[in-house]
Amino acid sequence: MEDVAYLAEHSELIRLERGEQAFRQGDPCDAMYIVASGTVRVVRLGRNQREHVLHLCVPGDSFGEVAVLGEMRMPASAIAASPSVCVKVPKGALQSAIQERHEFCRSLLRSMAMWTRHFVGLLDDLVLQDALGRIARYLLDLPSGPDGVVHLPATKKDIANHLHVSSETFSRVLRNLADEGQISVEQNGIQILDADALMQHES
Amino acid sequence: MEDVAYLAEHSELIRLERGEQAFRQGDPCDAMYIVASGTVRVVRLGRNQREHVLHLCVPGDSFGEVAVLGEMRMPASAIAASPSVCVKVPKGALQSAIQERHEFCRSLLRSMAMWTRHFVGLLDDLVLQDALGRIARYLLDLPSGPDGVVHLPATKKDIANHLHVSSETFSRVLRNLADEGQISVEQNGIQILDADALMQHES
DNA sequence: GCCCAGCCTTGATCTAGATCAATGTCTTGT
DNA sequence: ACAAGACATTGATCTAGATCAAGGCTGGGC
Repeated sequence: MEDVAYLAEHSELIRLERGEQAFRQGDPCDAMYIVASGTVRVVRLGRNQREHVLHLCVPGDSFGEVAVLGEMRMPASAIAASPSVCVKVPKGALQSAIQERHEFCRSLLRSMAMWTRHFVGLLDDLVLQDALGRIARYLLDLPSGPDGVVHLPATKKDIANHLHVSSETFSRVLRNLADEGQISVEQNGIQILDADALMQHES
Repeated sequence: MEDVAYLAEHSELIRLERGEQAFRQGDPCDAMYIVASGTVRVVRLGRNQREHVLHLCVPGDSFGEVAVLGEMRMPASAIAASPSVCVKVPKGALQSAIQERHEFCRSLLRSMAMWTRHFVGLLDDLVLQDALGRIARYLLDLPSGPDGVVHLPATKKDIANHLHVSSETFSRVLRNLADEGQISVEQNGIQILDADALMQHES
């Protein structure tokens, strides 16, 4: 935890308006970021102007660390999906923390392993599951409020893209689930009515 | 490099027959492996008996390290696709190398970042590219012999699965590419005749 | 307030690629 | 050498989900 104090000392807070970019795919990397409030879309763009939302970062999530640790250019762009505040930890501070503090280095190693694990999860979600399965899983994994209402961290469009379904399909699937009484779509989120039934759709 | 010597001292060689498993998905992890010869399929299985080849490991590639570093159960199974020899580095040896040697720890951190990067590549291959694009990219990325002939590291079936296309589609795409004179399918590999044209299919 | 642009929903159509089927061709074990 | 099974190729069909199209809804700027 003294690691955190050290890093905090060398970090700064940045504020992003909706649509503003922390960095662009291909930029040399100069820092990693931690979301303090708001939501940040981490987006990968292919040529032919298609794009894919790799991650929707909510408060507590970090992004850009892979590029810093791997000494590579930014592999994706980071765009605020809503007005956001982030902690910007400069590359130099992170690197010297790694260099100086063996314990910090080890804990990063562990968290990188979890990152890789996470991507493997996304990967076989894409490969082994259909649209309904991915959506059901996503809803179940979302942190839910005390009343069982989950709050969607971004527009349905972005979430659909992240799950690799068109927004039309996303809309239709939610409709069907609602018709079957497994969820109910409220104005500010989604109420999960039958988690067991939702789980049946997975895999 | 003295790190390597230390690890080698605590490692053993194992031999796998075709079809034999180094470990199964869900096993507690006890070691990481490095392929010395042969090919090892790292396979993720979903329920409903579908499976996905996450990685086809050729000599020099390692597998299982993510589980060791993350202190988790094996997230996939490892099955020899051909008779293989692997170096088995026990969990304990790896962990004490990490604990004792800060420099080793840092270099692992860098290589884990590359791993993550690799998976992001797979991910947007799946999402942003069609079957032809993925296959073209795969062929171009394969290490080619001096004569420009690339050797396929496993059966077409396994490669097709890894690229997330059916083996039928894989077959048809190769056929089309051959008909257009961009590749030629030899008995022991594929001759790339027009790399530029192949690149056009990407993204 | 009113307008505009971007979201969301619903319906109709289209298509890449899966699946099914049939046949041919290697391997591998006995 | 032979049989049995896996692998590979090719053609015919099917389908999940994309894309196209058309309104309705909403929130931010003037």
